[in-house]
Amino acid sequence: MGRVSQAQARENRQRVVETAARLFREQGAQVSVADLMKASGLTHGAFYKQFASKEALFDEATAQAFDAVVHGTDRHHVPLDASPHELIDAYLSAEHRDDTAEGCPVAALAVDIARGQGGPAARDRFSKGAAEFAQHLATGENDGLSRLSLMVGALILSRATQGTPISEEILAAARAALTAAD
Amino acid sequence: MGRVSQAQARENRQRVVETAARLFREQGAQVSVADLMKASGLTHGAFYKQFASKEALFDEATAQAFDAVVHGTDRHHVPLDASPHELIDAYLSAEHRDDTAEGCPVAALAVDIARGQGGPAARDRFSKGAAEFAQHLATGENDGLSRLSLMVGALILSRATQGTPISEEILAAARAALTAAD
DNA sequence: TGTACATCAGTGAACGCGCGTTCACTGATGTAC
DNA sequence: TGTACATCAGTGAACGCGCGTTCACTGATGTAC
Repeated sequence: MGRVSQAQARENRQRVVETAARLFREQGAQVSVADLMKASGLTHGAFYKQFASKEALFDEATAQAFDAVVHGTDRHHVPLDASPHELIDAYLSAEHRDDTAEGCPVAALAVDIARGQGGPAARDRFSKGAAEFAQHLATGENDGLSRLSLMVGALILSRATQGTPISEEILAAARAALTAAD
Repeated sequence: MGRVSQAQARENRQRVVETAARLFREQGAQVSVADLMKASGLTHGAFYKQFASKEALFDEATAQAFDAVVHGTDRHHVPLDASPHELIDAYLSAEHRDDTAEGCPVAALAVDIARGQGGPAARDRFSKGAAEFAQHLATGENDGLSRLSLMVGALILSRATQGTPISEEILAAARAALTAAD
């Protein structure tokens, strides 16, 4: 294949970023460049025509994952415009637990970010995204940070215990705790 | 160096498991066998005299990390015999946040376990450890699962946002939420 | 208790493999006239 | 509008490197007598 139109190139680049936003959430920063490119329908040699490094892509993919939440592009797991009750039920659902790839980037990327994956841009975007989400969860007497912690913690633990009874119990307990406070 | 006494060999093996329990918590399952052995003061060739595979070590290290909590071997972050209030303050402290290596294995290993690192033994030990910790956190009207989720979520998020103001705010908000319920 | 020898924990070099990254090449696209 | 050519996104092979794992070797330990 020879040169490709500028529009096609931009489209290809965007597809790689979106694929990365899904695969990094699902499998972490250790996904290989070759896998990323294959999943985007390209050969891995093309990668460096579009990105300076794998870390640069991680930074962009982190931003993409958060932007997808705000714009509602991802499946349906974090419906920011729904009622608080609906948001909580969707967030703490088995569907969300089973779809890390298109799920909440705060829960999916927290440990990679904590371990220093990505550059400062990724860290900043993560903190900003977490703060915004917390603000969205705030109620009169609660600034949202403890509600965010509970929701993210429950989602992560339900994923880690998937296949055992306590996976569902964790989601139910968190739902109960959040709706009791209403 | 030639052969080493059985007692010395057992001691060396145990040291590798303890090193792995720290490094896997701190950096995840991707720590290399060579790094693990170097940090244990051995050459990497000796590894397979003691362990069947890196995955087998991950399983043992997971168990070791949980056992260290129960036996109080790790620094001081999860003092199970303290009062509920003291336990919460120690768990949600900056010291605990800054010492993943010897900190709570539920918070440190959840994402690695969720992503399928380690074998069934690691998954089972993790679920059992999480359930036991939740039971320890239970109060009259709460089975402990939502309190565990809140504590683990807050710790993970405070680590991911370290260096920004909300890292401390998350810990404080979670402390407040947990002590308000008393 | 002393001696002869088999055992095996640890060493260090090597294995094949996949990683992130680079590069010569291709040929359709974009542009200058 | 048509032609000539420079551009550059994508290809596929290659780079050095570190990974998990294997192996021939060493020599102190453990054991049989």
